[in-house]
Amino acid sequence: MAGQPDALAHLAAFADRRRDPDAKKQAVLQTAVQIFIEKGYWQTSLDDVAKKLKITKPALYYYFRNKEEIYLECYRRGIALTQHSLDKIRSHQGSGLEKVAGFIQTYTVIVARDFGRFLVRQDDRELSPKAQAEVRAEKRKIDHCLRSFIEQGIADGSVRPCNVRLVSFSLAGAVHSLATWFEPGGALTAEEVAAEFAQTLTQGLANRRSAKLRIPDFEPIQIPAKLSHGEMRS
Amino acid sequence: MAGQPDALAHLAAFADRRRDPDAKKQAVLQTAVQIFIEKGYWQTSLDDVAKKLKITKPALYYYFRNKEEIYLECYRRGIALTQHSLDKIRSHQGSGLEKVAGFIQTYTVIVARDFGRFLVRQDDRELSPKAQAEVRAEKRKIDHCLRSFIEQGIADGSVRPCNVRLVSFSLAGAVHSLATWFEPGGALTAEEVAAEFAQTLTQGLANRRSAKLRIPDFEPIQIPAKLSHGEMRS
Amino acid sequence: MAGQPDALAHLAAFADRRRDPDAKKQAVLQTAVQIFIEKGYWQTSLDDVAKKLKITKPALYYYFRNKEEIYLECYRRGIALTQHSLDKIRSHQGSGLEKVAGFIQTYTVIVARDFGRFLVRQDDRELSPKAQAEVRAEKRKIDHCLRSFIEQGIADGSVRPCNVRLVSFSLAGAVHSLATWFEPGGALTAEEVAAEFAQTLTQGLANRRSAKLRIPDFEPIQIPAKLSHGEMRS
Amino acid sequence: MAGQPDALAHLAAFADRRRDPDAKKQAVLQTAVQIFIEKGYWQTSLDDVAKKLKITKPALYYYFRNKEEIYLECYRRGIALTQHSLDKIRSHQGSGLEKVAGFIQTYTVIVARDFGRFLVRQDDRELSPKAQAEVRAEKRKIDHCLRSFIEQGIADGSVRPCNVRLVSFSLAGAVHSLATWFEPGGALTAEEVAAEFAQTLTQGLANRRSAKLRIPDFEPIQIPAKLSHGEMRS
DNA sequence: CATGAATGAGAGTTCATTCAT
DNA sequence: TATGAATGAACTCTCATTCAT
Repeated sequence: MAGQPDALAHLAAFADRRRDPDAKKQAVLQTAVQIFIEKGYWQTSLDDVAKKLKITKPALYYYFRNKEEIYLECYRRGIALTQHSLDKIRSHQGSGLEKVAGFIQTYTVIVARDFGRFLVRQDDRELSPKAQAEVRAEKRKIDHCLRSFIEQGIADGSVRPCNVRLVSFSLAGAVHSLATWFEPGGALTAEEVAAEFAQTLTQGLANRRSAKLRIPDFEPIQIPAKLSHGEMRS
Repeated sequence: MAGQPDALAHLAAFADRRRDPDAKKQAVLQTAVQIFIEKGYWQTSLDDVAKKLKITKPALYYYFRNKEEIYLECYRRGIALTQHSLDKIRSHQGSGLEKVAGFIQTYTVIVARDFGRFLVRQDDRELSPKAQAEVRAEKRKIDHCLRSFIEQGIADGSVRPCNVRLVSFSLAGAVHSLATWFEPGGALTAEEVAAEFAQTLTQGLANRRSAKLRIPDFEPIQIPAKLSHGEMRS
Repeated sequence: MAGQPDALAHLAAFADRRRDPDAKKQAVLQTAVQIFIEKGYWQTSLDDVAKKLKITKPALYYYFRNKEEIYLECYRRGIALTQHSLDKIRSHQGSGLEKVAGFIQTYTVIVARDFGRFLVRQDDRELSPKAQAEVRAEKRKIDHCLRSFIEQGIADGSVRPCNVRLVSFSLAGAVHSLATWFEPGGALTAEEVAAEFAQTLTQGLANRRSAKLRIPDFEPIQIPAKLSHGEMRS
Repeated sequence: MAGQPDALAHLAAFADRRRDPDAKKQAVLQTAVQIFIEKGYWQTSLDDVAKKLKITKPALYYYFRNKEEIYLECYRRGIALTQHSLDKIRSHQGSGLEKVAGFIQTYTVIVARDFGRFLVRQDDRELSPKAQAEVRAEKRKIDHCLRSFIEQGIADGSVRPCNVRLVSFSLAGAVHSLATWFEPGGALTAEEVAAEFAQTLTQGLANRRSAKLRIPDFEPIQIPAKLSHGEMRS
């Protein structure tokens, strides 16, 4: 339901002087990521971000060391969101195939939303080597997670034997392509697309004997309020 | 075999004053696209390109009107390459599934190479509206082509009934993700990866009865020497 | 007396960080117009202007959108100056001939000074079409004003019947030529030249019976401190 | 009648390889001066000139050392044209007032044409000091010539006593203003305007007793075919 | 004679970033 | 805390000018 957090709500964060600084950081990120998605990171100037927030450019420097840190923080939020969801699926009791389906569904929803979209569209080449290393490690974790689901599926017979690495890659790639394509506010909601994706992509994966797949309902993801520098869920 | 054209060969194009100007244009594009891939378009300055070619920056303006035209021309080359290959597959006699497999294989090889990679990684949002329109029309053609293969497959029974739009999207997405991931000079050649991709991705698509798929051998793509303004194969 | 505002006074405007921004805008214009007059607009680089103000080039962009806006603003100032003076003469009670004389005198002084000089020497072809339209409309107003004075003079018998359009044109042309010729700091002050111009040019215009013309004393023009975008006296 | 030399005629000069080089120089100047007038010297690139002549940029360097020399040569042509006409008037037998009228008429026609217009509109500040000196000396001669006519008029009683310097300046200024204003191909021909100017401007100058002025008919000026480097009529 | 190709110098402009307040 | 002002570094692009052919 909640879906995209309201941009206006974020502007409000800057309305009062005294106010939760974390909320303001949030607001900056939320605004930034939307412009990044709309125009691309390099074509977005800090002035663009500041103007939309109705603050001044130097004010941004109070919350972030520089432009790259905003970029990185958006990236981190995207990753954290994903990790969050994966935790739920990991702990779910069910067949490997179910978990794979859950992964696809959850991940799709994330990728259709702001931070996930940014995560997937914006290349991590553009980060500094240090930041890149950090981010890639996290991305790899996500990939490994999906692979483990597939492997579990092969082990428990719900998934047809296959080249795990390649399949994992293909599934993720299919979902990623959504980031370019999906337009929020279009005919289908993110959840609807996600459900269809989960169905379709797992079809080819399922072992013949398996009946129609029941995808467990992983509730929608909440954006964690805080995520201070350096710290990151793993 | 040939694979990536040798960068040094292109440097040579500028060795003599008087020489095939098309070769020089080629050389600029080839060099530019490599740097674009390496560092991203926005982080690449024309000085970077010029320096690598051992010419001066304004010399580039002798061959291209501006930076965006270089960008666009790289894009066009990527698209033309793809269209080229699709033509071969379209005219191939075989089941829909075979064509899909052919598409995946061919497209994968292209996406693992310079211009294809650029095409897939660089967002077309960044082009001017006019250029964007041109490019998107071509991209849509490619997508439609893949869909028609799938539909043919469903019609001839080689492909399991499915949501064509979604499947087409997923297949393309899977291949695209390769652009980020594939490192030329790595353990696997582009062709090897392509073959594996074609096998794996079509597995889930094939109708049960179908025996192991025989993927026809579509010979490697040649980069067409010239590709003058405006002209483009469709 | 005051006459040309002191360039050094303007440099002072940038001495302090925090200071009347309008004063700084003023200072930029004053400095720019002087260099424009000295070397011509096209041979003047923004670096020239900045250097003379002892600031850096991009600082100029804090006050003006681009070079043309500086140009245009100088133009506007020249026009506003003229309009200002004309208002006084329009409201003056006296014969048409007296008003013509007043026009010549006042206009001459303006044309001998910075902004007026710039206005007259620099071609408005060089402005963007939009700016050109704006500026030409104002110029036409000035021309019409002079014509109305002449017509009044003919009506009240102080001016000999003549081709109004041509005479108006010639008078203005005569004054304009001063912009090229007059060197501030030369033997004659602008006011002296102006008085002589007013006498000489009206001599041929006066009806025979009229005794020696008494030119009313229109006090020297003050440069209005502010002249914000878009606003302009008419 | 002849009026503006035909631009197409000049293009023809470059049609054949072997051909009068002076004719080609002519053609360059004629074309250049037209573009200069249309867009201004600084906004005109040598490419513009070359393109209009359907030759290449470096070819211009065969005929002229650099851009400034083209500029200067246009200037020289304008001056030579004027000098040419003045010679005729100087040798004319008649009152001073008649000569003044003749000056105005002749000069007006010149100023309404290409080279004269350029001469008057384009500032000589833009020339190198050396060229400036040359040109200004010539301009001064023209001014002196007009003054001598006025003085002769005062001496022979045809002109009312006046401040010669100022009147001479005003007359010239009035004519100059035409350069900005006159549009060839408009309602009035240059000759018509010239006649009217001569009438109007001398009216105020004439002594009362003088009857309607008869302006002698100085035939239209021919553009001298050749005018090689450095040489100039005085 | 003329051209295609290339260059060097410089222009205007943008923008992340930093002070001083 | 937040801002107005300013900067430095970079970038794209233009253009007069010059070779080599």
